[in-house]
Amino acid sequence: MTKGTRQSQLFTKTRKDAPADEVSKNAELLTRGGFIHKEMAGVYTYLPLGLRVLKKIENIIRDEVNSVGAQEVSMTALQNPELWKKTDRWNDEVVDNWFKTKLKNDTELGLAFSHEEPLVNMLTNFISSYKDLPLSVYQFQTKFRNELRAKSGILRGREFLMKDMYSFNTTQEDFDSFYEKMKIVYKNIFQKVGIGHITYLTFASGGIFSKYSHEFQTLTSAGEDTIYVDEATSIAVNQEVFNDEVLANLNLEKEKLVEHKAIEVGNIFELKTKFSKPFDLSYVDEKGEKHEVLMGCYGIGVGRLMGTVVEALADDKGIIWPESIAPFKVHLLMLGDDEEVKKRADEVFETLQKNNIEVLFDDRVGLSAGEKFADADLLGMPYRAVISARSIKEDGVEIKKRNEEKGKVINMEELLKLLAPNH
RNA sequence: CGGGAUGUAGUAUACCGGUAGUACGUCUGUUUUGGGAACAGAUAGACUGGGUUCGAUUCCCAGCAUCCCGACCA
Repeated sequence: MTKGTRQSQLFTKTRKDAPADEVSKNAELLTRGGFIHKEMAGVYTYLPLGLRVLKKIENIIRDEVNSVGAQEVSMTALQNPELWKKTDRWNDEVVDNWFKTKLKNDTELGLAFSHEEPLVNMLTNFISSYKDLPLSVYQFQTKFRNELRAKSGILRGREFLMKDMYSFNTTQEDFDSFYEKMKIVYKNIFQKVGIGHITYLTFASGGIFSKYSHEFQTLTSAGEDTIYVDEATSIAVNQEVFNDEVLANLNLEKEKLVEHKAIEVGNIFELKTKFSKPFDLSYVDEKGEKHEVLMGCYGIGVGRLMGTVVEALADDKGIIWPESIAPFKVHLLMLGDDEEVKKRADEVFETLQKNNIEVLFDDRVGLSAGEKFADADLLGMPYRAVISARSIKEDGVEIKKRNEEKGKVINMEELLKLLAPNH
């Protein structure tokens, strides 16, 4: 990613008014700031600023899942129905949110809503021995879901970027231990993205093979789910499985649980042999005996995660990005456009870039100070640095955190120290 | 998919069976410059199709789009 961008060169613009057809906070702020553009209901383009955020979240996830040895691929969005027929998931009665399309010769195709079938089918080419396992594979891929009702801006779209990952193990013990590792990986991801303090491992209905699935739910009023949080243990229970039996099972006391609205930012669950069986994904062990591979699945909606951060952390002036995923670390504002201010601001812009500090430079001329401040608040970079006649008089740069009321003037050396990467 | 609502400029709105006005925004220029500045000029609009009518943005029907509630979310 480029280190510095001049705002005068950025083709997107901020807007004072939210579009009439957006109600959710994330869509309103992201649209006003020029992070996203709505193509149609539930379908959004990511603009330069928004894409930087998305890529940063992607990289945080990538680093974390790489740490458990997962290997990245990029599978196709176009899907072969034959594979999905093997699991009966081409059936509209079973899966009702396919986007189905056709080749010119009328051959049916699907636009992927998930990737279990093609991945498992592909891996039968590569897995045959216990020596080939364990394995975990992931990708960042656009998913298409023909939702009956898209809503809440980028929290629930018809086309969205998802990190989906699948694990392959020989024994239940191996699977269990990997699954536990993934819980920690997920915890780390949400921590790094900046919502760890309001994100809870949540027990939810387990589907077919395990008693529970595990969701990662982030507290926000924009959430679609209701969860019951136990602060002491930092775990939660989804309303869908909230009953006495489950609570007893999890050793939770009903009186201590607090009800919250939350949004599901990730989920992990066990698949056992649901997909390995129909595709005959198997391996032979040391004795030459054949077994089906045990699978697990791990998802994170990347765009949804971005929207969740906006929902959870914004204030009435705009977005507040955590440093880890902010498009730029600092928003440098040039107030006034006399030669001295221009020269000084340019110097600071260059110096920050040379020191590997990501900077958005508001070098636009003719705007009032108020407009620039308002834009800086809306766009939500973690730091705001101001160059003006006033700061020059005090021989420094005025620096302020997005969430602070008042800034202070510091010299260049202190500024570089404050903004140094990995600090 | 069930229910509800709304479609006039980017936003908010006004009037009207005789082809639309205001404000904000946006753009250009000038003057400004520490919390969305002033002046001047400019820009831009009736969702689509059908019907009724001499004439429809206005009335009727259909479609489409968007939002909200619910269901769904493998």
